[in-house]
Amino acid sequence: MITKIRGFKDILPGEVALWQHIEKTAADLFEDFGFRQIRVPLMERTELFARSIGEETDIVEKEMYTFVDRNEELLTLRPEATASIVRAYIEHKLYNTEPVQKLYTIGPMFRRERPQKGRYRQFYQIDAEVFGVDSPLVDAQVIFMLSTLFSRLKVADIHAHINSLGCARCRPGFKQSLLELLESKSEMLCPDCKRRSRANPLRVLDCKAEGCRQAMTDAPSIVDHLCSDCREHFQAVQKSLRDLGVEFVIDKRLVRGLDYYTRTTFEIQTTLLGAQNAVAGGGRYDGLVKALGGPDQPAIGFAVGFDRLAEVVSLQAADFVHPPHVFIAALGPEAQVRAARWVCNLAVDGIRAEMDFSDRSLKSQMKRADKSGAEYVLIVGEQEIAQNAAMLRNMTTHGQESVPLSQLPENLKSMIILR
RNA sequence: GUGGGUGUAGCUCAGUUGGCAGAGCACCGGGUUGUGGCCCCGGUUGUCGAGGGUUCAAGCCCCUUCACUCACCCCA
Repeated sequence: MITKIRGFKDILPGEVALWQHIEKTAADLFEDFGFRQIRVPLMERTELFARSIGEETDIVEKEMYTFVDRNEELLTLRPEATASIVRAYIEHKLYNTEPVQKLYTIGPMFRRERPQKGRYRQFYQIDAEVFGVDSPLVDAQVIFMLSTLFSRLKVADIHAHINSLGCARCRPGFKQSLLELLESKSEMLCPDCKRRSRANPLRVLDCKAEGCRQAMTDAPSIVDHLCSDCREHFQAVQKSLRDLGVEFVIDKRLVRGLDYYTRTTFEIQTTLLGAQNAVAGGGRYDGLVKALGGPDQPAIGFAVGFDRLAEVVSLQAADFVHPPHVFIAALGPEAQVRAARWVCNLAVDGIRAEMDFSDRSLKSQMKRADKSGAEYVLIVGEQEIAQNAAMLRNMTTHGQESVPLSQLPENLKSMIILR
């Protein structure tokens, strides 16, 4: 047997209905907020991700699906969507017609990590980005939109965490004082954090090891080191969130793993997913557009982990099955032929009709009809054909009535549509 | 990449000290002519994850390997 590759998954028909429901809810909501859908390639030049996500990050260093194309170009299956959207924004000069662009996209991403609950090597994200606005009101609006998405999907157990990472002016100073502290306490740190001290010092703040926690008790807080602009910005985000009635907590340990983030970062967490508690995350990335060769435009965006969201939403156990409107039990070759024709006639008018092509006993066809969940069963056999009238049985009321064959399937359509 | 757990029927799982591979559910058929659900009767379903070893004999013991899963790292 040939099986799917590790960390990949099939989304079976029963699940697809749920996925479409989530997709539609998100798309409708985002469109109401003025976002427009963009579709970008699944593959890009490796350089795009290396430059935007950061050469030193785990994603770029060891988690990307990268290969050499026949013309010796290095290509990568996208590990996230933001870089591609920024590339498209620049490449098509979208800022020329309208600098403020609100874009969203939905699709698969690829990261070669060890799979676990809520984490796949091909995973799906709903991604939204706003270009060209640096107002803190937009930060709050984006978080509000995200929290509305969760309430529309009836996901209760979620918490918004926010933080600020400062900007190119104030972050270096903070990083420096943090580095000095890490240097002085380096013997207390776990091996991972000794490594992190170099690669990503902010991460040490988030370590769970006892020694590291102690070493970090008097660590400087990013929020205290923000420059006045960043501090005002962060204050304004909080004020606006309160205005909008969005509950949140300030999480000083919320340090995102991608290099491009500046100022506001946020995450939506849930306790329903085990260790993978983040179901959405994002933040501001004011320097990225320029760094990738575009104009100096600010931007903010987020990604929703679709697989994780689907898992949480499915816990609310909605019923997404679509039973046929009518099941046709056809007995004998002549009835089978007619039934097959009706099924097609009904389908083009949007009425789902199902039949049993094996011409089995009425009893077994009734069993199948029952299992299909169809409300009506149309029974057609030699007798009915001889009498020019089929039996229409209502499976819930158990009532049966005779329907002249000459009026089928038009009659059936009106009867089913009426009820 | 590191560590733990689990692999037996379509699904959920039993399987004793090594001795003919099992149950429930599902599926199929029947319970007097062509009427579903509930009930009753009967039937089908297996590379015991794969490969090797020990043994008269392996689902069970040993080695190797793969997959799934949870956690770490990291992240949506």
